[in-house]
Amino acid sequence: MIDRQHLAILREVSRRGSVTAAAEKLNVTQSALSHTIAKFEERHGIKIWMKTGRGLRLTQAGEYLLTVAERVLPQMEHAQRVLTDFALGRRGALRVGMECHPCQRWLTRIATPYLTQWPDVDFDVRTAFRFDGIEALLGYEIDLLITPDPVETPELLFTPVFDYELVLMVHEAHPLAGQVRVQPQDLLDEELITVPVTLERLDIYTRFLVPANCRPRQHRTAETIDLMLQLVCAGRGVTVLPDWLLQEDASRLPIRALRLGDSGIQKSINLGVRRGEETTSYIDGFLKLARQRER
Amino acid sequence: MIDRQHLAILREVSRRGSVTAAAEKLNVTQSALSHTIAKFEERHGIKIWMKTGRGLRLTQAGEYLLTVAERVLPQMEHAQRVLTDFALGRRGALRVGMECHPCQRWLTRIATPYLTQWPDVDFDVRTAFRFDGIEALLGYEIDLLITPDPVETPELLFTPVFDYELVLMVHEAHPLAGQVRVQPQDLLDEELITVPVTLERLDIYTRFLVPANCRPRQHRTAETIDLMLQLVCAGRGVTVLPDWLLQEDASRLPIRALRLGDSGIQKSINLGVRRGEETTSYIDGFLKLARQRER
DNA sequence: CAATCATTATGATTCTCACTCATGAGTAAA
DNA sequence: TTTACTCATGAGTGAGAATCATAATGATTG
Repeated sequence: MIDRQHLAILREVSRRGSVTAAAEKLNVTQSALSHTIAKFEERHGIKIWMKTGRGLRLTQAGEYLLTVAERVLPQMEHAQRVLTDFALGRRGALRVGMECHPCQRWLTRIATPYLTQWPDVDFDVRTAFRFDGIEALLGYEIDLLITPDPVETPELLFTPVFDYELVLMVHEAHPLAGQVRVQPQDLLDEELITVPVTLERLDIYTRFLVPANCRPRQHRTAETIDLMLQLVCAGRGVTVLPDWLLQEDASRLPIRALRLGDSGIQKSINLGVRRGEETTSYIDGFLKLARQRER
Repeated sequence: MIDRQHLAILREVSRRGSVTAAAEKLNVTQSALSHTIAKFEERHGIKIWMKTGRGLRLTQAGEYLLTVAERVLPQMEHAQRVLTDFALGRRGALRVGMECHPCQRWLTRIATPYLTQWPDVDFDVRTAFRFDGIEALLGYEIDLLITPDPVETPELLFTPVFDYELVLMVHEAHPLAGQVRVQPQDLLDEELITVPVTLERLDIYTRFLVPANCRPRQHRTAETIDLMLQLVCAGRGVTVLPDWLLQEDASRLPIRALRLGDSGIQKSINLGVRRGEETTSYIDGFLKLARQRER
């Protein structure tokens, strides 16, 4: 079998012009190289080089093998460097899973500096998983999960990055607009707009409506946050979103934010990683950036 | 260092889905593979795979290394096959040296079937050497020499392929045209055209003129046989060429061929190879073809 | 033309490291 | 549970790779 070693010897001998010099470079004795090639020749029934005078001359087979070496060795050496990058955590693929639809813009603000800081890291964002984000993280579909619903397990580690409150968004002309807070009963006659996930994953149900055994008059879904806000602006329903959305681009929209219940629904966005990987430098780098710009 | 072996293991494990199966295919124990990769991981400070359930999952580094394996291993395997071709003599480079200018056309007739018969052999023809053809053969500049002047040595082996006679070519209107043979003195007043080589390598000198201590009135050279014939046709001089040239394309030219001296200059074309290489199959193949079509 | 130098080849010896064996530990299937 | 199958791991062994010493051979030099 042709081995990396044989190719390396051949290339080095060709470069330095002698077995002795090549041996020195490769940190073995001249004898070792001589033996190695002699054995190779014997195994393959072919001459690689011949002694001519005090030097060597490559045979045709040797010349050929040299071209192979010149082509293949650089590939392996590059792989070697990439592997070192992996070892130092400089390189990898950070597949980010998003379970928090409104966080898209926040993520964008993190991603920009991250990409320049870790140029060799593949960065990928996914929002659709086979099951939920936790499963995706456990199943190595993703490497980092952005979620408002952390589930501490022995395998996963979550770190909160910022807190927020879920509020009811209504049009400023809406009957409820004058209130500071709403109760579950207030929604009985409303059309509720949410992102398209199962009801068990909607806090407005699990922590607000269901405990009070209330349901909205109607429930519809919208794909994007923008669409949801537009629908609310058009008076086509009410929705539940993080409070900070109004403090940003939506601040000039004709929308009012109302607290849900007496104390509001308090949440926090968490970043989840597999336990043990939080020290991987390019993952740690992301966590650090996320903690810096909390919102 | 990344070694062929590591890549092979990774690829086989990926193909068969388990270390155990891969080990069987690679003719080692499962333990060996496990140890090998463990050592590799330790050396590089990196995980290649992780145990999950009863199977394995490649890490990112492992996935990367797998792509390297899929790319590099086929190259080495191809090199392996080529090397086998070399060993079996199916492949090589046949660098043919020509010391016989008029043989060009003869060589072409050999080359055509040869190229189809030995598709993997590089075929190259050289006519210019640093010194002479023998030196080129000894110095591995060429692998086969076509020459009318063989020099038997312990290192070289010559086989004659066909005999011919060197004749004087004159225009049919030339004063000598009526004779059957010419003597050295007949050339004293002629312009002699030869190929551009040293006089010692021209039989017309060494075997005809010099022994009789004669010289032509003038001596000029021409690069190609065609040009030499054209010059003779134009009555611009006489030349010395193999007799069979007239039996071919030159047969309808206004040229007469005269014997040189009483018994003529008899020659034969020889193929020379380095002793020991005559059994190399692609060289032997050429010799066989050459002997078949003698002219 | 010796004498010296510089190169590769080769035989004998040493020793490393890759492999095997035996077994443990974890997981999935029965 | 039990069984079956997987990979991991520690200890021991042997093949083969490296070394050392030296021969052989060709170049260089005074």
